[in-house]
Amino acid sequence: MTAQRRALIETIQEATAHLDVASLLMQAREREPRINRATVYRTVELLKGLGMIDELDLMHLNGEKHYYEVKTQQDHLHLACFECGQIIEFATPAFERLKQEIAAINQFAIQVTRLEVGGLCSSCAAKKEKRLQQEPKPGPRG
Amino acid sequence: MTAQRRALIETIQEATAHLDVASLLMQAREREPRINRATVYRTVELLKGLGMIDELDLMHLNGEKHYYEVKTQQDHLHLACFECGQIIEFATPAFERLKQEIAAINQFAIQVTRLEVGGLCSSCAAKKEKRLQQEPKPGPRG
DNA sequence: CTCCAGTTGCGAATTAGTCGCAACTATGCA
DNA sequence: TGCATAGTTGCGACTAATTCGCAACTGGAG
Repeated sequence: MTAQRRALIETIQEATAHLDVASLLMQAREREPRINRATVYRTVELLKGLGMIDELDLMHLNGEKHYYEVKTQQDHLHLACFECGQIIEFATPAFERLKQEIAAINQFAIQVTRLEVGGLCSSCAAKKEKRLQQEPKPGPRG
Repeated sequence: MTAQRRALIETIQEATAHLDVASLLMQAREREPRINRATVYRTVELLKGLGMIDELDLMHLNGEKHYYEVKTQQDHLHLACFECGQIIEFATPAFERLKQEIAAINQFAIQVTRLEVGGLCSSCAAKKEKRLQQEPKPGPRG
């Protein structure tokens, strides 16, 4: 257990938002300045393998980077709004049941699951609805 | 509708495996040699927006690339075996119900969903089981 | 046949992630 | 308390995936 790993683990655990490698590096450097980008990649890979963190894509709303969060007892899924970029987390027993069904029917030993949903959050859907009512004819020419 | 787009759409529709951009480009070039890599990226982005294809990561088993497949009526999920790399597709009404629950509870207008599961397929899990029985002491030195 | 909005090819730029290797350090042990 | 060393790190160059600007091209409407 090195100072670098400690700093990275603490940073992920105490993070309030989903962190990509770049922000994880910046924030971890506030605790321990001697951290290199490569170490972040290696540590994140390690923690994934140990099942301590989960990797997310968040529907690639902001480029191709990956995000990391501590793995909790109950898996949750991520709803990403294509309009405002908001990320909503959501957990439900139905998801746990689905996982059990997947494992049972396919005889598959599940280690990680990643369920991401893209669409419009309620307020963005409402805004879009309103816009359509106001301009009923977007038509062939804008 | 250009020749390039036609070739790309046909290639995806008739594909038997999940295609990444590189293989999509190669296969589409057999129909229409004048296709550029950038066009593949742009077309894939277009088709995603139109809801004609889905984008997959397949748990990044083979690097960071993305895979594409035609969107079918019923969403299916992908099981990726970390050991042998096999991809299993699976659809179940439980997934459709889960999606409805997600949409209802969060008032979220779902446009795409991506459920990927990583773990061990039945045969790889069996092999691993066997290996553990034969070498009960992997111990500190391999 | 002409026109032009939209599409494409090209090649360079950007971004995310990986690698090899020498230097360093946490930890177990004398 | 110091030594040995397995494992970790920093560095910087590298690879792979993707994006971009712009000039040339083209499908299809008129």
